[in-house]
Amino acid sequence: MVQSVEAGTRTTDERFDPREIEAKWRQVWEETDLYRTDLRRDDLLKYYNLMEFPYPSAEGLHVGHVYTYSGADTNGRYKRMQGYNVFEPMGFDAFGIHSENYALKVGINPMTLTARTVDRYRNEQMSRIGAMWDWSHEVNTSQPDYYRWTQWLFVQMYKAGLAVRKSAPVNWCPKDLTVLANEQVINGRCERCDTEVVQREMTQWFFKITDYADRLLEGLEGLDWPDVSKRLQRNWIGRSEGAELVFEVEGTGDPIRCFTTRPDTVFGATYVVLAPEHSLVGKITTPEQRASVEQYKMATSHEKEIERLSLDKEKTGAFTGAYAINPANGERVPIWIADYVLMTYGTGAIMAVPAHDERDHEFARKFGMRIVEVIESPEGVQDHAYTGPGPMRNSGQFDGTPNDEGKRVVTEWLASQGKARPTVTYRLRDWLISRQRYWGPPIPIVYCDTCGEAPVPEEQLPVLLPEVENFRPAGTGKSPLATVEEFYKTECPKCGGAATRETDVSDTFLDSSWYYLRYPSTEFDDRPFDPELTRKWLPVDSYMGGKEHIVLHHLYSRFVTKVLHDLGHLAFDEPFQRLRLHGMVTKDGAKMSKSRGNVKNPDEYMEQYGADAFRAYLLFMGPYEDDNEFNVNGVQGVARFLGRVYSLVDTRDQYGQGQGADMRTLHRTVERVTRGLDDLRYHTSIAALMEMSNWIGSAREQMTAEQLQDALEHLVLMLAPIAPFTAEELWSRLGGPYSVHGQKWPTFDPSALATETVTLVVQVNGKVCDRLEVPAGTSQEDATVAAMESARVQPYTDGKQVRKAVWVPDKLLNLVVG
RNA sequence: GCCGAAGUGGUGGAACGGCAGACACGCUCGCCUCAAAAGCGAGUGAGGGAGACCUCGUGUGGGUUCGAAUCCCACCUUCGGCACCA
Repeated sequence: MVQSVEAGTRTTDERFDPREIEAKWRQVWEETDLYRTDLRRDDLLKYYNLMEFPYPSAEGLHVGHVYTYSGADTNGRYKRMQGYNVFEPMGFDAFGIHSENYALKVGINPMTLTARTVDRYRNEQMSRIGAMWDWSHEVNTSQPDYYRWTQWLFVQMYKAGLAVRKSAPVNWCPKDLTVLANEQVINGRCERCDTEVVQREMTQWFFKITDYADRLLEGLEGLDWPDVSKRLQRNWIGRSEGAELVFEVEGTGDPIRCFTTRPDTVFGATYVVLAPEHSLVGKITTPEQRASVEQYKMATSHEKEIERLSLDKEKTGAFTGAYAINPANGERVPIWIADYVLMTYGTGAIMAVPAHDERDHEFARKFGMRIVEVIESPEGVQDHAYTGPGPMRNSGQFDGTPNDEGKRVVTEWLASQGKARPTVTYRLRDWLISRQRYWGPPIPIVYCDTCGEAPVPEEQLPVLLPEVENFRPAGTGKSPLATVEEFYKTECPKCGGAATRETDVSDTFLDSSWYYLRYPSTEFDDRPFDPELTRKWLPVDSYMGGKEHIVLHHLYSRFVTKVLHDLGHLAFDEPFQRLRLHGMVTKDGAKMSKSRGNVKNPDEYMEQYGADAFRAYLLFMGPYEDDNEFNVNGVQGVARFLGRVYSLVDTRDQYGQGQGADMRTLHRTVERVTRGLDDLRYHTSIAALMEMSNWIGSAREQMTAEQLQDALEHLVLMLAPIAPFTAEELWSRLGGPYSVHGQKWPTFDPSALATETVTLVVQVNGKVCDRLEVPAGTSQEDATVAAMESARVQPYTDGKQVRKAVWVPDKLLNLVVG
C-alpha cells in the first residue's frame, strides 16, 4: 500500500501514505492543543481515563503496551465524543529495579540513563500510537518533584503509626540483592528476575497493611471491578475466623497460644506442634531432646524455601520432650516441632487433631500419635481424617452438639476460664517497604543515638538521592547509599546532634501506589495533590490494567487511598471506581518475553502498516479482556480495510446518483459499534464497521448523494476512537469541521430500524423449514396461514395436527405438530 | 487438594433461549498484468447428491424447554489463582 504510489492506473484509495498523514495530524493536534484537558471547566461531566504507566527498561515499548494503550485510549476518545471532559494522562514509573537493572547492564548511572530512556519512550515510541495523552500533566516518579511527595506519604504513614521498623523473616532475592514484599514473590521466585528467593531474618520498614485487611475486604463490595480481581484479592487477604486456645506447658506454665478454625475438635487434640523458629522451643526442650531438636531446626532453616514449596513432602518433626495440658480435658499431650507449622501464620503453634485434619493425621501416623475421633465420622478416622460436619463425641458435656455450633460454644466455654478467645487471622502480611538498592526514593528517616528514630521534617523533603559513582547493589544487606558518607551523615531533626540517615530506598510499588493522585496536580510544587482538583477529578472513572497487578499495585493503591482518607486528605477511600483487566498479547500461545524470544517490536508494524492499522488490528484480535494471539497477517487485513474506507471516501463523487437506498444498516451499525465500545468488545465494533463499509460499497449505486455522504460521515465518526489519524484525515476530506475527535458520537434511531418487512423464521417442531418475508407487525394468525401455504412447510405438516404454536412477533413461528 | 474461567470450521473469533460459524486470516478459482505484487470478484464446517436440496455438526453424557453453543447436573481437557494457612 505504501509503495504503490506509482502510476495513474491506481485508484485513489491506494494513494495514501499513513506515515505522512500521521505526521501531519500529530503536528496539527499538537499545535491546536487538542488533547490538553481544561481540568477546571465545569460545563461537562469529568471522565478520568487512567491506564498503567510504563517503566522505562531495556526492551523499549512492546506490543503489550500498545495493546493496553490502544484499548484504553479508544475508550477515552469514545467518552470524549459522548460529551465528557476526558482527562487521559501518562507518565513514567521510572524508579525501581526495572530501570536500575537496565542501567547496571549498560553501565550508565540510572539518573542519566533513565532520563534518556524516558525521552525515547515518549518521543519516539509512544507519540506514534496516536493516544490522546495530555502530556502537560506528565509524571515521572524518579524526579524530586514527585518523590518528594512519595517521601511525604511515608512520613504520613510513620506519623500514623502505620510505618514501623521491625525484625521479621523476609524474602531476599539473591540476584537483585534486595528484600521483596510477599506480593512480589511468585511461587517462591522473584517477581522481577524469576530467581528463587531465600528467607532471612532482617530488621526492615513495613507498612501495616494488615491493619486494613478487613477494610480492604469490605471495600471490594461496591466496586465495579471484574469478579476475578475481587476474588484474587479476597484470596490473598485470606481472612480466617477461629479462636486462639491456650495450652499450658506442663511444669513451667508457659502459655502456648494455638490458632485454630476448629475449636470444636479441641477434645481430639492429642499433641501440640510449634514452628521450629517458635520462641518457646529453646526454653521447653528437655536436655535429652536438645540435640535432636537443634539438629532439626538446623535442617529446616536451610532447605526450607525449596523444600516447603514441594507438594507432597513427607512430614518431619522432632519431639521437644515437653508436654502441654489440653485445656478442654486436662490431658497431657506431647509438644513437637515441625516445619509444617509456619511461624509466619497464626501464632506459629497449633493444636494437632489427627482425627479431623489431614496434615495432622499424616504426621500422627508417621510418629505414632493417638488419633481420637471427636466428630462422628461415617468411615472412622484411623485410615483418613474426617473433615466433614457431624455431632461431637468424646467431648464431655458437648457430646451430641452439632460441630458447627460446637465451634462457638466450646470457644465460649474455654474463654470463660481465660483459656480462649475468638480470633481472626489473615494470610496477608505487612507490606515490606525497604529495598537495599540505589534507584528509589530514600526512606526519609534519621537515626540519632540520643533521640532514636525520627522522620525527616516535611519542610526538609525531599531527601535527595545523591548521584553516585557506584550504584551497584552491594549484597551486604545494605543499600549502596550506606557507603556514601555525604549522604548518610546528617543532623538529628530533634536535638541537632550527629545522626545518620536510613540508607534503604522504598519499594517501587510505593511510587505507583499514589501516582493517579498526582496527575491532576502536577502544576503544584507545594502540595502532593490539590484538594480542589482532587475533589473534582477523583476517584478515577476508568482504570485499565493488567491481571498481574491485582495483588500488587491495585491492592497497594487501595490501601494507600484508605490511609489518606482516614488521615483526612481524601474524601473518598477507593481510588478506582471501575477497573478493567486487559488481556495479554501472546505469540505461539505463550506470553511474549525476551527469554522466549517471541517479543514483537511494535515500531516495525507501525512503520509498515501505520499506527492506525496496528492499533485497530490489536483491538480486532479478540475480546479486549482476553489473552489474544498476535498474527502478522491480521495487521494486513485491517490495513486493507482502512484502505477500502479511503477508497469509499475518495470515489464518492462517482456515486450517489441513485433513487435512494435502505439505510437501516447505518443505524444498526451505530447500535453495534456503540455496544462493542461500551463492553470493551472492540473486535465486534470493528467487525460492524467492516460490514458497514462493505455495505456502502455495494449500496452506493442506489444511494442519493446525501445518503452516501451521511453514511460515510457516520463510518468515519465511528472509526475515530479506533483509528484516530485515518478518521481525522477522512473527516477533513469529507469536509467536516476540525476536529473529528471533538464531534458528537452518533446516536441511533430505533424507529429507523423498524422496517416494513421482516424475515420470519418458520420452524416445525423446532426445526427451521422456511423463511418468510412478511410485513412487520404481522399477526400470528396471518403468519400461520402464510406458513401453512408454504411449499417448504407443507411436507412437515401434511396430514398432521398443529397442536401448539410458539410465536415471537416479527421473528419466529414454531409449529408443534404430531 | 481448594477457588475460578474457558472448550464453536484449517486459524482468530461472532451469535446475552429463536436462521450456528457474522467479520477477518488462510486457502482455491477467476479478472487485471508481458509477468508478478497490489487490487477486485466468486467459493470455502463435514458428509451425500448431477441438481433445487438432504443428513450430521458448538469437548463428552444426561436434563430443562416447542426450541439449547447459550440455562441446570455430572464428567473430560486446557488455562489462571491459592496451597502444609491450622
